[in-house]
Amino acid sequence: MKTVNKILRLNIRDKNTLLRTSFLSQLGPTAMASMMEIANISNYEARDVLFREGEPADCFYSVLSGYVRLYRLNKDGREADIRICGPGDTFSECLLAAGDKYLYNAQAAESVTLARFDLQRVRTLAEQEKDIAKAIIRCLSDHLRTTMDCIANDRLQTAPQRVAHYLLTHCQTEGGPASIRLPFQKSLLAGKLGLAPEALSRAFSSLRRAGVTVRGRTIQITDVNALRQI
Amino acid sequence: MKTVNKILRLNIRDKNTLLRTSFLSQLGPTAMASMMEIANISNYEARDVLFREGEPADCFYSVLSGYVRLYRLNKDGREADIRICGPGDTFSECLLAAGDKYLYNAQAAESVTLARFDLQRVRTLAEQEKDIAKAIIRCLSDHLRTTMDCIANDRLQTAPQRVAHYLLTHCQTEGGPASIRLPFQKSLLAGKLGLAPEALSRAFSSLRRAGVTVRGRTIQITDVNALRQI
DNA sequence: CGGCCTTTTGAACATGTTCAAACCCGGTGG
DNA sequence: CCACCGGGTTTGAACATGTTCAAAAGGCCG
Repeated sequence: MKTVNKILRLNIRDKNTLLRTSFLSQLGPTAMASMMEIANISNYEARDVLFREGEPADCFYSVLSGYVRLYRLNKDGREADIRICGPGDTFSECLLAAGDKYLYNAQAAESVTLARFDLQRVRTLAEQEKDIAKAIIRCLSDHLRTTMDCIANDRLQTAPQRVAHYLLTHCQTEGGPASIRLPFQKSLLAGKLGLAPEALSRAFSSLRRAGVTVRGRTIQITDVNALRQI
Repeated sequence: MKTVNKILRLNIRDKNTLLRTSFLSQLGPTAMASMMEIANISNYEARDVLFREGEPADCFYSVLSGYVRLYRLNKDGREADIRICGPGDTFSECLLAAGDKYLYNAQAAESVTLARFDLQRVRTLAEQEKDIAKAIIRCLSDHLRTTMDCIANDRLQTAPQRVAHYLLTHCQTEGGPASIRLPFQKSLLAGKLGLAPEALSRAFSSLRRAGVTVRGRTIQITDVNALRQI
């Protein structure tokens, strides 16, 4: 079986996940096939560094499973997360337009499976397939939006508000009670929200009065509408 | 002459400025002509609001002269700048991929001249002219980079460091002494850096020991290399 | 049950915000 | 040319918010 996987370079599960990726899901059948063709699957263990800021860049990535942390360092060595990428997310796609060096560090937050796409080959494909250029535009656009949202949130919201906002955008319920299971460690959520882990913890405890109960990764919300008032 | 301008919809100066815009400068001659064709020039006075978050969106913009402030409000009415756009900058271009509502408020920080492009017409053009799709990708990409840089800077740097960084990226000198003239009010710079005006002021005064002298909009730097150490 | 990593809590500290008052620069009009 | 105004800027003091470091507690997996 290993041989077959190697020849196809994708197993069935990876292939299906890849189809649902924010990038590939937008493509028509031929463009999709071309992209599948050049996809390389790779696995990393928790804490593995995928690449570092400034290293020569040859690929962009889509996450199939697990979470990846994109971060920068200041000159004292302190780290700050720029983005947390989960299943379906694409990163480093902004190198498609120009640039041959990675713009940040990337580290597996847990064990992850990724699809890698050679930048040069995708650039060529984008010339041929209008679909692919469109998908790139769409992807960059979505990414830009969320990044601008992030700046606005960082600058406008306090820690409890950011946490409340996160919870509200991650529970499907419209009103009334809800329950959420965090898909990753709290320390990762803290980084995503631009907080130290201690600050996240304190934010959670300050939300207790708003009906938020935390037990491990499980979070109970008494009343979603009440949380909106924060 | 006014009649001629109206027919052309662009005067010579506007046209030349437009040519140098981050967006149009990348285009080949035919694509450039198509974009020129659909450009609409408009002027705004200081503090005029161009549009508000959530309003129906029909255009994206390029700044020809002056500065535009893009910002969000929190529910208490406090404002936070997301981006400051100057001559050559393009904004709201992320609506090209999808979306029919503006994502933030836009206000003229001083008297400005803008080129407006109808989203729907540009979408159509992008289908036909590969150049335009490429320019969109390039533009989104650059924009995404600077936005991610902004997050990293917000999260990693203190106020004096942000100011030092701004100064260093805006003086052409490699080392030794330099002089900079701010292109806009300090309060605008404060917003751009994610600070209250008072915090900017204090940051400047804390940089005095690093050889930074401020007089009105003019800033003298004794030694650029020394500033890099901050 | 035990051990380890994650999370929480506490206390001291650093950094920015807010509000109010003083100041300064740039333009206006005498 | 100079005095004067007025918005933008600076300064001060009190405050709010997060960070940092250290130690205790908790949850998860064998």
